[in-house]
Amino acid sequence: MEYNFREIEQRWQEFWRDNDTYRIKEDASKPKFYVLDMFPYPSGAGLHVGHPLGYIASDIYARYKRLKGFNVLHPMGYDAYGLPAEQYAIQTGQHPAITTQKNIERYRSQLDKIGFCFDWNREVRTCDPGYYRWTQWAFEQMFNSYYDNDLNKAMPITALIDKFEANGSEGINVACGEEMTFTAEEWKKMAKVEQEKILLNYRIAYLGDTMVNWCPKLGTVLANDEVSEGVSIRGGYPVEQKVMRQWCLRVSAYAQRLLDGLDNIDWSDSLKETQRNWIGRSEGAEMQFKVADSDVVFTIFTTRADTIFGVTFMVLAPESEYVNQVVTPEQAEAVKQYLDSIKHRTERERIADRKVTGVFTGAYAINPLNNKQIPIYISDYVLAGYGTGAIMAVPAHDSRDYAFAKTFDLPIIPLIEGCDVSEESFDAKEGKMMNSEGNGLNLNGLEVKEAIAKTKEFIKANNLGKVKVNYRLRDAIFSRQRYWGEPFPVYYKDGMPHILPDEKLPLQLPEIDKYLPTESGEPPLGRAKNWETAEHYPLELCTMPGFAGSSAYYLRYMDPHNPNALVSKEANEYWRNVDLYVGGTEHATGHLIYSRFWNKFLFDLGYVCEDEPFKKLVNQGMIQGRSNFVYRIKDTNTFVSLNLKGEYDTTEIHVDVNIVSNDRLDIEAFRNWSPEYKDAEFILENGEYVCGWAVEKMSKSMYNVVNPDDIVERYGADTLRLYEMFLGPLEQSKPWDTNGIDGVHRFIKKLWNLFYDKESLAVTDEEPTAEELKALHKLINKVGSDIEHFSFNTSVSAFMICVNELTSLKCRKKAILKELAILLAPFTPHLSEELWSLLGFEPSVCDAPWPVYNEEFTKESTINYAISFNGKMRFNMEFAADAAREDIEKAVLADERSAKWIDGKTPKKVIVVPNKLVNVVV
RNA sequence: GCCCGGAUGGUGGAAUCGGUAGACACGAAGGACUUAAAAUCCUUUGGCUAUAAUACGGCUGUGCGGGUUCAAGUCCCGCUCCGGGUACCA
Repeated sequence: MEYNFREIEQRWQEFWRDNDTYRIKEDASKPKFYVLDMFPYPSGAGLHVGHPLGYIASDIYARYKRLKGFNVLHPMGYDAYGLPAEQYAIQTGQHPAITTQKNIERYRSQLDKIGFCFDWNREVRTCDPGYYRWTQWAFEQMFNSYYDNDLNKAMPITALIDKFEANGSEGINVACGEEMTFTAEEWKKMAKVEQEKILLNYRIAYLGDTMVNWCPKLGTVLANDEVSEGVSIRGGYPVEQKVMRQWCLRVSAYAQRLLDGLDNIDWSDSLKETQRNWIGRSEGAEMQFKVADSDVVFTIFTTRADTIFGVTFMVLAPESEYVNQVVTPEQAEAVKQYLDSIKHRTERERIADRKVTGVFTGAYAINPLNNKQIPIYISDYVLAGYGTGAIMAVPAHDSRDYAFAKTFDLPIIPLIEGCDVSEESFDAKEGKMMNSEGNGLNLNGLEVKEAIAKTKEFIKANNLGKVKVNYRLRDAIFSRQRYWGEPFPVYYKDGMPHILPDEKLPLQLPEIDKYLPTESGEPPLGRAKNWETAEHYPLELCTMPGFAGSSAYYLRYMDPHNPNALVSKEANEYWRNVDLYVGGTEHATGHLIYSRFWNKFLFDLGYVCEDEPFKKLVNQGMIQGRSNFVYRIKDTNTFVSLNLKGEYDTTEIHVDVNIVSNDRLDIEAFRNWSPEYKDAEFILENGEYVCGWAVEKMSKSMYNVVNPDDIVERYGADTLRLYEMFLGPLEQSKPWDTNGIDGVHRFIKKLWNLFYDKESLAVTDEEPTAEELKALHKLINKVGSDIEHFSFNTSVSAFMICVNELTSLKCRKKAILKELAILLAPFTPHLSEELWSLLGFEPSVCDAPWPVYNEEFTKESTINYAISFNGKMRFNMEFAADAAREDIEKAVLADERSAKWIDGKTPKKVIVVPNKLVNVVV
């Protein structure tokens, strides 16, 4: 019988669906295991062959764990809100909900064809009101909370109000926007609106005026992780800096916990490192500088307190609040001109031409350690958003300050013995200090590290400043001036935001006529009719960003239909957190930070029982495209084969990889591909047209997109699954190359032929031989440990080796084949089900017990030793597995082949590596 | 610039602790079966090279240059190139 994958796969997919094989319930009698994939954004292009890579890997793992006796939660859903659907809506007027629904259906049918064990009963969609009700709920919780730095956790805002009532701002240590001081009396006397305004300064979800990334082309603000190199990640449009009033999440309050948490989770080092850099902890000091002839005192942040004697100027960020306080009348005009000139530069321009620019304020600061007056400048190389927006410049030991000093001809004072600052600054934190003495502090002769510590002590003791830890991590901007996202459950009364009462939730996304901003520049929701409460208070016009819906979806899968809570306590305590999360690294500084923050916040309030959401994380590599080229001779319609093109003047043209096989062009298909090539002529080599190739991003415009549906159609889902794993290590990026898929397909056919001899099932009940058991148990051992280590490519090889051995042993024994079917079940579930039932077992193989490895069967009686002389391998010898070391040594030296290599000398040493080799040192 | 990865045949990739480099595949070449093709099976396949023949022969070989070691793809030092992240973060 032929291996008919179409019939087999369809039949078992129906069986699984009809029997709810993958429906999972909480079951206290079994250990739980939660395997999660990063849910996809359902884009219009559908899945290409790269998308399922991670899903296949996690599916293998999930199925393996199930076979090992775990109750495995393996859900899937859709990250359904997002810009592309909305951009499409703007162009076509098509409601994003409709396109999204269509795309989801397409995704679903593509996913179904691959045979995943998802529990679709638990599907979530972020755009579903039953789902985003809980996104809105979480926002409400954040609005009603503040972060207590002493307790190191989020607390209800009512606890803060109690403190204000009792002692005002006295003695509070909480995360906030700006430091505020008021007494209990003052607090009580304030109008309600006044109090609300103050509370906004402390809420974890707060409305704040912050410098944002404004993207005029998209008409929205973007979070830091949505911007790269001055352009938006989606669309690549320029982004400018602008102060706007926006919803923000106080992620920064969690900076230290997000950092510390990394030590207790099993993620790759590189990913942890990326998050550490993104959080960007830096220990330093804040110091106060007085402005000469003025009452103004300003604060700077530095990690190099030791370089205080090398300060030759100060720099303020252009947006710094100090600017207006210090500028002298003489310099006012120059400063104004400078500020105007940089306002019009986009972020991108600023980065592109990294020119040193700046202007003198006319004012001088006084160095508290030597009383010297130093000029104060304004420059855009100092950022308003980091530290205090003001720095002390030490040109000798900071390259940016150095560039500025050279441009504005300011003095450079070296502070480290032996350093040469004539050409560039000396930035390293090493060496002995010099030129560093004044006002009771002497750092000369100290190592840099000692000097930093000593200076910190000194400024603390003398009230010149304080030790301070800064983080690069900013609060997340949470508003988007867009339509296709979760509406905020917020209305405004007297200009202050309030949360809608519970019975009004979820606040559903309204219909609008056009998906564009209003005439007056309001976000699209400004077009919605009656977008207000019953009392005619206006509702928030912004919607939430993409990461809102994806931050807690893994919790919803635990209890997806619960109308009363994001997740019930029981469900949460059973599933706890994700044991294995599989997804790409591109979310390192976005989703994976926000999710951790969101989870920690819910943990603080007692809604979830684990502090970290994802215990182990595996990053699958990107599947790149492998493009093919044909070479057209200029100004003709003649194409020349790759190795002959040197003789002609040619243009390289992308050709659809689906009409190329093994880099040989299907000429007929090419002529039909486009009318332009209908009459194409070819110059062939050896009767074939050979295409060139290159590795590029998989994209339509490169004609290198391979659709998994086509592969399934041609080879079957099991072959696709196996081949995706066989392609290389999971974590590694690699190009998709359909050449080679025949190898795995052949393997499956070989396996099939162990069951079928021509037309009849040829399985026997004979007892397996030692040799057969050995082949099987080697495989059990290998596949088990490979799956545990996510080394799926080598397990596929192991299967091939085993089946080759069994084929040459002509082994058709049920006892062996049964176990083989189970071992293969995670990889080729359809085939395994089929084989399992062919052997006469009841379905489903999904619930069979994973075979137990027995070492006895794989033990060798003799072991082949490599014999080497001075490390050079020369010949092999067989020894009994339990041969004594001395006997092996003696036998090697006595062997006639050794004489040649020993060459009459006395061996200095003989090294015996058990079970491997013997090395004789002559 | 900084941080993190990586480099192994014509190709994808194996090599758990430093211990016979190239497993397993693809491709290629040759052969069997076939009227033919497809499918299937068998042999060879890193490079150079020896011998009249036989071969279980020799040399060389994991980006480059050094080093440690009885032994290095693997460890150390210095480079080159490629990929990813990040970027005036004081």
